[in-house]
Amino acid sequence: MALIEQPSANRASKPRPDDGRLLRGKRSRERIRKAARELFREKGFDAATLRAIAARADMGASSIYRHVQSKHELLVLDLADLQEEAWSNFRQNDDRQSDCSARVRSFFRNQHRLLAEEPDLTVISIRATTYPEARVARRVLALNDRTIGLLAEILMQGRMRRDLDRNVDVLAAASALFHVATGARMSWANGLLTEQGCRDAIDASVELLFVGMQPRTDAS
Amino acid sequence: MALIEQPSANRASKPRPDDGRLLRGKRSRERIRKAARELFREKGFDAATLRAIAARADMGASSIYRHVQSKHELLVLDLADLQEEAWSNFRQNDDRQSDCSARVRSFFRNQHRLLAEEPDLTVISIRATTYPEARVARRVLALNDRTIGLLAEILMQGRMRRDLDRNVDVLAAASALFHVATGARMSWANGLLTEQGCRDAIDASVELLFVGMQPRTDAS
DNA sequence: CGTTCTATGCGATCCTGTTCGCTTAGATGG
DNA sequence: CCATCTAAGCGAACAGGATCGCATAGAACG
Repeated sequence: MALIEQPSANRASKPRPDDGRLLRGKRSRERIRKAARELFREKGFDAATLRAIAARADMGASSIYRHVQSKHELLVLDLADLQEEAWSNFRQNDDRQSDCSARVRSFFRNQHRLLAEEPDLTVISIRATTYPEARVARRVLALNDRTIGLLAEILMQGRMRRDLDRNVDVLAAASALFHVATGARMSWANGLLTEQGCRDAIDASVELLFVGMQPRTDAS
Repeated sequence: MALIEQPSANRASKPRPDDGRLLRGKRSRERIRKAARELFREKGFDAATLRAIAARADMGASSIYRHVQSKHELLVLDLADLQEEAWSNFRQNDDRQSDCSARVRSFFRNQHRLLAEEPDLTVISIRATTYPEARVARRVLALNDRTIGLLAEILMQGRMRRDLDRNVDVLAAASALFHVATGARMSWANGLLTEQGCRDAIDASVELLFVGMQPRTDAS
């Protein structure tokens, strides 16, 4: 459990960036991640055997576990990268002055464009959260929270600009947006929606969350 | 793949309810499901070994696969039962004259009460949908669709009563409601929300979907 | 009764993620 | 140079879900 309790005293294990062993380890990690990523893309997560990954990374299968806690983690690491990329893409094209719901839609489209290239990312990261005891589950949830946080930020700005009602609980709204998008992506992953259909469904849900379902006095 | 292509001609295999073999099979199926259900409750899905289930059902492990396509299916069968129960409970206490959002909330509370007793049901059924090629995935999605359909029905009635705006896409709204609830339950399953917190989160999301986020002219 | 067909059952086996105990290689300290 | 420590690596083994080929029992049919 507790890999390193405490360095017992001031035996302070300095990281020492020139340690040959650590460098080797780092290079191995890179090889593993590269191999995994390639094989995931080629065959999909489930068909990409750990032994195959290990072979391509030129090492024994069990050695992988020196660097990674589970196969899921290999994918979740990519998810983290990709999210980072999606966020930075979004920020670059983001116009903070534009309409709040437009920004949210742009956010999701951005994310979706990247996810669409690697369908396993969505599906497997969700699968990972169905192993609640596992470390990876927490990590995925943390990533989700960051996404939700970003959405909340957008909403918050919208609320300040009076695009949104001032009583809206932005965090609840953000997580609702997130879950709705995730749900649509699951349908897509299961072949119930085309990619376009998935995007449309997300857009529709966003729209819905913005305007609500109750009758409105002003005619549409 | 194709288990039974076609009875080749009019060799019409009548079901014959008095076939001793079929009866035996039926009894076995019952034993398996009972054993599975018990062990799932006792140890949880992941810790309940197929071999253990088989032992309790008093048969070889491989025999189980004569009656079931995968371990997931054993759980999903229960999910189907439970949903049926939740729906009938809901219908009994449902007042079709009452407010639409109240009905939706009552629907979810009903469902949640049953799910809370068997936490694996939510989690594992979601996991099952992360194996898109598998039969079980489709089945879970079909169950979800039924739930969504029921929600849509409630919304439809609300729309007729003018509780909802007449332009609302009830199906989109229903699936949004569903996904939001599922998301909250996943947080609960992962220990991020207490059971009460989960219920509250669902209520809040329902509320949000009803009123929307845009500023409203009439003061709250 | 004998033949054939099929639903059910079983043990052996496979596959794959993961763990274990041991070894190796490089660092550290004397 | 030697003792010691530790990150990294390895092959063997384990565990658990699933598959395979064969066996059995009951039905159908002549």
